[in-house]
Amino acid sequence: MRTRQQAAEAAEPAGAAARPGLRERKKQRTRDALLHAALELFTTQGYEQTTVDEIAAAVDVSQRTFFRYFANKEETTFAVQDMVESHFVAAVRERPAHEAPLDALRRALLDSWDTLGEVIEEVIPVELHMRTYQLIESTPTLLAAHLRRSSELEEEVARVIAEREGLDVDTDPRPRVVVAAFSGVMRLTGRLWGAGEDTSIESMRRVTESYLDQIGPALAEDWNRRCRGPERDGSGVHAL
Amino acid sequence: MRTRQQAAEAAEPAGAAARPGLRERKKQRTRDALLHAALELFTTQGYEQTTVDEIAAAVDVSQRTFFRYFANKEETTFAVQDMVESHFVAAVRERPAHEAPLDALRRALLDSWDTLGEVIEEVIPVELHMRTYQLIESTPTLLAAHLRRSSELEEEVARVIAEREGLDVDTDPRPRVVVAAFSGVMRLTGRLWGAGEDTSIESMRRVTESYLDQIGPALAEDWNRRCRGPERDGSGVHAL
DNA sequence: CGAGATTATGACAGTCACTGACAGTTGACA
DNA sequence: TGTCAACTGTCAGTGACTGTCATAATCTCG
Repeated sequence: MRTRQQAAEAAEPAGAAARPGLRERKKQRTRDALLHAALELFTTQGYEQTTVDEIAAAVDVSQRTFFRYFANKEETTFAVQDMVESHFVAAVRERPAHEAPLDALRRALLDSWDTLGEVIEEVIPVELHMRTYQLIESTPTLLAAHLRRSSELEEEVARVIAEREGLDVDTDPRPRVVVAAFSGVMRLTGRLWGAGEDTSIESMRRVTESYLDQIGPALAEDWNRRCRGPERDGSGVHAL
Repeated sequence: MRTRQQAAEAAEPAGAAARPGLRERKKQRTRDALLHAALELFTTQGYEQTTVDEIAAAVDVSQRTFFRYFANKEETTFAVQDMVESHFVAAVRERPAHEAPLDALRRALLDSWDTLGEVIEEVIPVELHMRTYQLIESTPTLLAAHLRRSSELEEEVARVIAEREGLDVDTDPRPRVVVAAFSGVMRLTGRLWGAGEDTSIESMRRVTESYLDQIGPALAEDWNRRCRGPERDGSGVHAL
């Protein structure tokens, strides 16, 4: 029930790009319907409280069919997250090589958020995705899954960073270390944002920026004294 | 089948400290037996491949009884991990107030590992615990659970750090940020150690130290320039 | 257009983690 | 020794998955 298959159906005769057959379109429609129904049910009545049977029933397919589209309940929750993540990785890849790694990560993140809305809207309403994110943060099972996925993303990003800098991830620890530190802070902001009231992307951006700014000062020797020294403050951000 | 209840039973008449009744001892014995059997089965045939029925059968109790001792399969896997973590938190609490936060965390970690063996050995053989840790790292479900638990630990540690520094976690982002960065790197080392060959605590210590040493350089502006400062070399543990 | 090859789907059976309810045992304690 | 409370086993039930097989819907090609 979203833009994708509508556009696809409409553009079928015209566009030279893609014109999937009826079968494909039907499948896509079923998948979208399942996804939409699942997220809607999860966010309204809770993840654990929603059974797969319910989701299947809402779309009027058998339970077995649900499992043909999604390996498990969890997977539906992260379908959109997947897109968001590749969007971010792509943004990292596009950063000019001269930027310092931490800086590149930061900018890539903020950049990718500029166009986040459109990416999400391709599949589901942004607002539903935001609710889903909060659901993830507040549901132990989902949070666990999310963290594991994040650690995989970390590895991928570390490789991208290593490539940028012409290093070997297995030889030089720095790519993984920056990414680990960066990700640690990102997860932190994700948690805080999820716990807060304001569910806008704008709010998330503000929280993130201010926390990233704290990496330098936080790692500094002495918190009481004003931080000195250049390398101490990775990327020279002292704010707050 | 370990030291705890043996000691308890033996010391029963003498020690003024504790002399649990028969009932208590029996319970403890059952729990230990279940824990031991579970870990042994998990590490030999795999977590997913081991059913709760098998574990219960190995100890000759009903499945229902297993679930009276452990809320779920997962929980058995983290029983020892729990102790290790509180041991670490305790170590952080004991660090002198004048140490810089990141430094205190690092020292607490290494300190706590000095006595890690004894702590673990109270419940199960260290070697079994090491195998368990590798199992966690290599089993998606368990890894996810582990990461979630770690994030809870993070929050706890952040509060300890905040207290040390006389700050409010909800006002000053720095406690959470250091801990986030630190934890990010720790998780990284955990992963690398788990993937490696050497399963000794010593090896883990080496990997950890060298990676922690890289936080500063990794966050620095420019990786191409030689980073100054001692923390550069990281004791040459670059392999895999 | 129609027959046969593909492929999605439904119906059914089965496993496994987990939970609630109830009854039978067993250690605790007067 | 007998009563009470805590443990435990048995049984039944739910919900997430998985394998299998028959059916029905597309697709392909003559």
